Amino acid sequence: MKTNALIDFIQDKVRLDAELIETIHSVCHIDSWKKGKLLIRSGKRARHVYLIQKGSARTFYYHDGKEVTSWIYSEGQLVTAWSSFYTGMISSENTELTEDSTVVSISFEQLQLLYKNYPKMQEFGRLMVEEQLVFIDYFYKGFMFMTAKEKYELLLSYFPEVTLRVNLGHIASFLGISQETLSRIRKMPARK
Amino acid sequence: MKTNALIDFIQDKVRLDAELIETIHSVCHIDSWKKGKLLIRSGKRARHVYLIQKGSARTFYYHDGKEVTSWIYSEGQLVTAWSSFYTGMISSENTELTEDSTVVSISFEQLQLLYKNYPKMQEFGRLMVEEQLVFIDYFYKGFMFMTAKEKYELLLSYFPEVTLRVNLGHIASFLGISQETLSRIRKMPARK
DNA sequence: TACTTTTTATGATCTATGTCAAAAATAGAT
DNA sequence: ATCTATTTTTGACATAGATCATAAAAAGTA
Repeated sequence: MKTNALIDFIQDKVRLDAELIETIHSVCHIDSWKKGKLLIRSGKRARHVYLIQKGSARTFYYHDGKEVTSWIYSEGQLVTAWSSFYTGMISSENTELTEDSTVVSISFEQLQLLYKNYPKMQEFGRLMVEEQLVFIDYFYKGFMFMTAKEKYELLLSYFPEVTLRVNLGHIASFLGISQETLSRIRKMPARK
Repeated sequence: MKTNALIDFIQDKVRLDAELIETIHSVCHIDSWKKGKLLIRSGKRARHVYLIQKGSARTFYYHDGKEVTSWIYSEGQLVTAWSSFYTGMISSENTELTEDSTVVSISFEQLQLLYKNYPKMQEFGRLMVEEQLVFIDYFYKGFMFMTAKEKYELLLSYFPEVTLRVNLGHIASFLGISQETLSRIRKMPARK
């Protein structure tokens, strides 16, 4: 039976039969790209969602002329400019690979077809977004009252490797702190 | 044909036939409660989702012994302690009415049954969460780099009446700023 | 109307983190 | 290996907003 990281990801939430697996297979693509590859550009619609099979990525936008990382992603996670993907409006974010990576992609249209034709996929769609919401909510809510150091440690606990592999500046802007402050935090003795 | 605010809310996303409307009707309740009524208590599971037909509500938790408002809700919006509702884990948040209110409620179990038996409802469930995600993402992302005043003005532009009706302290903690700072902001000349 | 409680305002500090500038370290390229 | 560009570190200084303390105002209550 055929498989790939995306199918594993879906099966983590709902059970798929052989026919549906075959169908998903036929509508998604696997590609390898170099670090720095822009999967989605701001000003365009996000027409695909990507699952990172190997490597890492980030979404970012510009604020006062400076890049701000809005989220980081690693192996086994779905990436796209979500608000554009869901609403169909143009994206205010860019999505970029932060390492040489292998990703599985599926288009918005194909995903909608799967939702329409397979109740299991509709259910998967709901469960996936529910999970995203809970996670995002947890993170941002935490960030609200944490010191720079606490935020950094929260991130480290959730994305230990990526946090260390990705540029300091990207991580700093994701945490909403300056590069200099993060550099100083890293020099401090760990754990308060 | 029977109707209520919850059914209107659902029909805003998907078309319902008469039989499904009747079914939804039979599984939800309409109640009126006084200001201060706790719909969900932290430490318990959030077993219902509520639609505010009239009035307003907020979710809050405790941080360093102080109440922190995590979100405010007004007429036409769904309220619950979402992460508990979705995951089934106990809630870290309380949900409280901030004015005398009328709310429509439906239980988690009934909602799951609707999802299971009606593809339209499964689709509604997905679309509703997608919308929530986009909105929350927009807000928190904005908050990250805004000054206290900018955050307050963003909130005002989205929830003009509630922001003024609800306690200053609730609003301040929602914005992640101190009560004193918000009081000072309100005294400043508007719009930068 | 008087009394109590809750909410909002104001003044005086204090501090974490931002900003600017420049050096040091690291990674890439030829 | 050498040169160049990028990333990270370090220092000096500035500031938004926190905290603490108290007063004023508003809302409930009898």
